[in-house]
Amino acid sequence: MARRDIKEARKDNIIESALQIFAEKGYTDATMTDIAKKAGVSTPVLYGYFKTKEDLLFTIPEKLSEEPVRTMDLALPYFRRAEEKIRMIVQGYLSLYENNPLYASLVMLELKTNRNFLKTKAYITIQKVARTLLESIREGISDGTFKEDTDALLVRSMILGTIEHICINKILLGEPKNLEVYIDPLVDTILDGIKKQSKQVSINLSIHNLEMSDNTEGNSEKKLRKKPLKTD
Amino acid sequence: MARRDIKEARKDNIIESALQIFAEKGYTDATMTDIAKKAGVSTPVLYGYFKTKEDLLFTIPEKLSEEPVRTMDLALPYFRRAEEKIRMIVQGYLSLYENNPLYASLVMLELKTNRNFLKTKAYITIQKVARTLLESIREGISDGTFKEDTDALLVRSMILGTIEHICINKILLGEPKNLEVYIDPLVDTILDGIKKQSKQVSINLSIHNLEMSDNTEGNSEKKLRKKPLKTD
Amino acid sequence: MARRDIKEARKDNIIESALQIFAEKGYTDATMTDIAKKAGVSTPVLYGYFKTKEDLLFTIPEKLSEEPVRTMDLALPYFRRAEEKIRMIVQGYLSLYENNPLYASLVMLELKTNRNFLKTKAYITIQKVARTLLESIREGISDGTFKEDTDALLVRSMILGTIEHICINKILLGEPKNLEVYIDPLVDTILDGIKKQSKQVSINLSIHNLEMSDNTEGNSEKKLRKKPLKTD
Amino acid sequence: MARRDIKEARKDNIIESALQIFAEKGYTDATMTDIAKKAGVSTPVLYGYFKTKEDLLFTIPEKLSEEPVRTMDLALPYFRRAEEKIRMIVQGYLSLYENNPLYASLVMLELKTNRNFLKTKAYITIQKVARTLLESIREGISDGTFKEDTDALLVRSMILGTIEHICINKILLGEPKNLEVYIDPLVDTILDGIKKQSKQVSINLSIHNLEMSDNTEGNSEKKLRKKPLKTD
DNA sequence: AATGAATGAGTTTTCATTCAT
DNA sequence: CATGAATGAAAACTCATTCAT
Repeated sequence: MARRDIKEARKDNIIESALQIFAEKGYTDATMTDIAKKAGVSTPVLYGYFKTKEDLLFTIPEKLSEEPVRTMDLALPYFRRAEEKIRMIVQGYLSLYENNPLYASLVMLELKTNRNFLKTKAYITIQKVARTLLESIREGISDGTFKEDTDALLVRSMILGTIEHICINKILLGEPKNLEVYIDPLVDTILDGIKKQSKQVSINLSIHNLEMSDNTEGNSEKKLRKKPLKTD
Repeated sequence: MARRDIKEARKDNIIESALQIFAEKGYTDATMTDIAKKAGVSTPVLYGYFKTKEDLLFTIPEKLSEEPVRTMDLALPYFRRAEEKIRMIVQGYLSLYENNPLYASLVMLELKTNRNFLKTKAYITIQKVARTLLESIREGISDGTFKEDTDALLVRSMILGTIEHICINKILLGEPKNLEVYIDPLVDTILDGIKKQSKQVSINLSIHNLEMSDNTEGNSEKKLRKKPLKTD
Repeated sequence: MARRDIKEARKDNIIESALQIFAEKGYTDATMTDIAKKAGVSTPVLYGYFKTKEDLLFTIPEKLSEEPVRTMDLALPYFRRAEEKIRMIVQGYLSLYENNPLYASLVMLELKTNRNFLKTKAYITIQKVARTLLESIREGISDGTFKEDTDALLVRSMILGTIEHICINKILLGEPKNLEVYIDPLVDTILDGIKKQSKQVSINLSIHNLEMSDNTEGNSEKKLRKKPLKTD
Repeated sequence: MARRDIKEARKDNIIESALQIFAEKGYTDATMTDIAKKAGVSTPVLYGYFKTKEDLLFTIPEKLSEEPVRTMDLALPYFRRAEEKIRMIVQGYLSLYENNPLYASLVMLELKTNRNFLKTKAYITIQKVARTLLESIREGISDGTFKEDTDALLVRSMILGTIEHICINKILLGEPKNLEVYIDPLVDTILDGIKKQSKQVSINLSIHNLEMSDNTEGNSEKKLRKKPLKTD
């Protein structure tokens, strides 16, 4: 038992070290020796835990995505409406990347563009969230929240693409500093574009109750105005 | 004249070969010898035209983006309204990537994530379009087309992020087959989310003429429905 | 202990092999593979011990000069008179080069003319002896042994220049066969040129006792006559 | 005739350019293209005049030593006494190196240590002076000026070795600034070491004419004291 | 079980030298 | 004849991966 735990701890340590090195130097420029040094072990030890350098690379998201994905899975049932689910998933992504900048770096710069990553167990895990997102969008269409001619796949691409684009900007250009302020503006804008009655309603409501409807969206956008994407 | 032309032709040939090899194997796995072979020259010839392997890599977008960017620059003044400009730029991107899949591959998989690319002449050229896009969005805000609390940078990230996400899906997963069908759905959805009166108008109209207003947007979405994003 | 010794032994082996190869082919024409082969190891092993080819080159004198310089340092205090010290140093140089023809070759043909060698740890070590030589000459001037208008730096250049010239002749032309026979003639001739009273005394004496004074120097020169510099 | 002259001029131009490049970068690091550029011709032109890079290297001393050697040959008969000849030759060397620092650099750093240089026509030319120097020394021995047990070859090594040592110091360490001030101190010191009666004579003379005799040597040494070899 | 040490395999890059124009 | 262009040959250096201890 202790034996098993020690091994597990050491593996985690290696994974953490690898994450740091990969994020810092990039997969290609990072060496196994770099990682071993950072982990405080000898290089051959790495091969006791991972078949190859690439195997080590792919184990990082497997490990790190496990818990967030599980959390999301557990939380999701508590959200009923499609919009809430979508917002919750966006929040999940952006919080994760915000709180794990090294992991964000790895995902955006190394994994997203790696053909072999697609065959990976980690990819499948991560894909589950993307599938849930897709299903949520489709739910919204089915239940009449979103326009029936909405292209769910396109909408998902919009959501994920925007998240990724903002993240890469943060990583490579340093802007925006904070990711989570984008949760609402992002979701609001996209959903506004596909919601059946949101606008109509808000408009109709707004005639009589402009404050409230404006507040709903205005809040998030005010937050945003304070920290806009300065990157150019 | 012939001398200059021949050199230029050979350089183009090398660039084309490099594009193919880089797109096929990725920058890291591609070797200068691979490229030389494909170009039908000896390896040292490459160094007569390009300082380093990375220089060769970065020359590809410099070369290939020049003409599309110029074209866009020339065409843009003919579009007056912000929405038209934005649509035009999106079309420019998607057509370029559609018609140059290898180039799309290079941009999405190798350049977008390359820190050194940011210091590149080609990056600046490409950035010009992104800046124009941003300005167009801001114009739309200024002239009252878009809601005044729109975050222009976020909207740009949405547009570019979506384009990139779709492109990467096409490259890595083979779906969607066609990029250009997304021009309208993409623009429509995003603009719908930020337009001030579009919906209201369509609502007003829709009361009396629901068909028509629906048709306006519906058309593009019908196109889309025929070729939805199957990727999952 | 054994581990450390083995490493040290292997390093020495590489240094020895490098010395042989460098002396035989010259630094430029020698390849790391040549050296590795001679040492019976693979080429990358060299890089485990030495950062670069030049680093390996410069480590040779560092290693080989250490002991002779230390020996000289230890022996020097036993010599009181400037002349004795000078003679001792000359003997040190010539014996070293005599007994280590490969090292002599390296020093004379590769290191002496290498600008980077001047920034080297080994150079500083070696320089210590040259400085001691200079100090000895100055001592001789101070204590009245040598003429007070003697240019100590010139004298040192004469001593070292002569040693080097003779060594290069031996290396490139094969003559003289033996270096150590030059210790006395060299020192005697130069010191004769700068000694204050030796000659005057000998002159005064020589008027009455020419034989003796001649004998004094004649002895050493007789040694020399038996093995003169045939090189031409 | 003009044709011939033009070719000759171009050859000289190339040689001059090669000298500059070789002196600046060293033989190994210099490229034929460097030289061609400096000479304002295309690289293949070099091969019209010189078989190989090494051939070009060896042609430089052939060209540049020709005139000084001839001059020396012409001047030498005017000097009768061995000492005068020797002094004249030393002066020839030091003046040449003083006035042609690039050539000095080439000789000291590239040629002196090049095994192939020994088989060269230029080497033979240069060697003539060394032989004359040797003969002069022997003359001095024969005519009783120098002690009969003087090792002429050693003395020559002393003279040439000192010259070379001082030159290398100047080239690599920047000191001494001026070479020609060493002509007299060098010759005087060495000859003092081998002259039979030099000291006696100078002493005898000094009794009656101290000024003059002192001046002879003193001047040069005073000069020297003002600009001593600072290099250490 | 862990590691110091070694290496096979490969890559970018350089340059003297030679053609074809 | 001059040259722009090309290349064969090589060489330093790297690193993921594996043994022998």
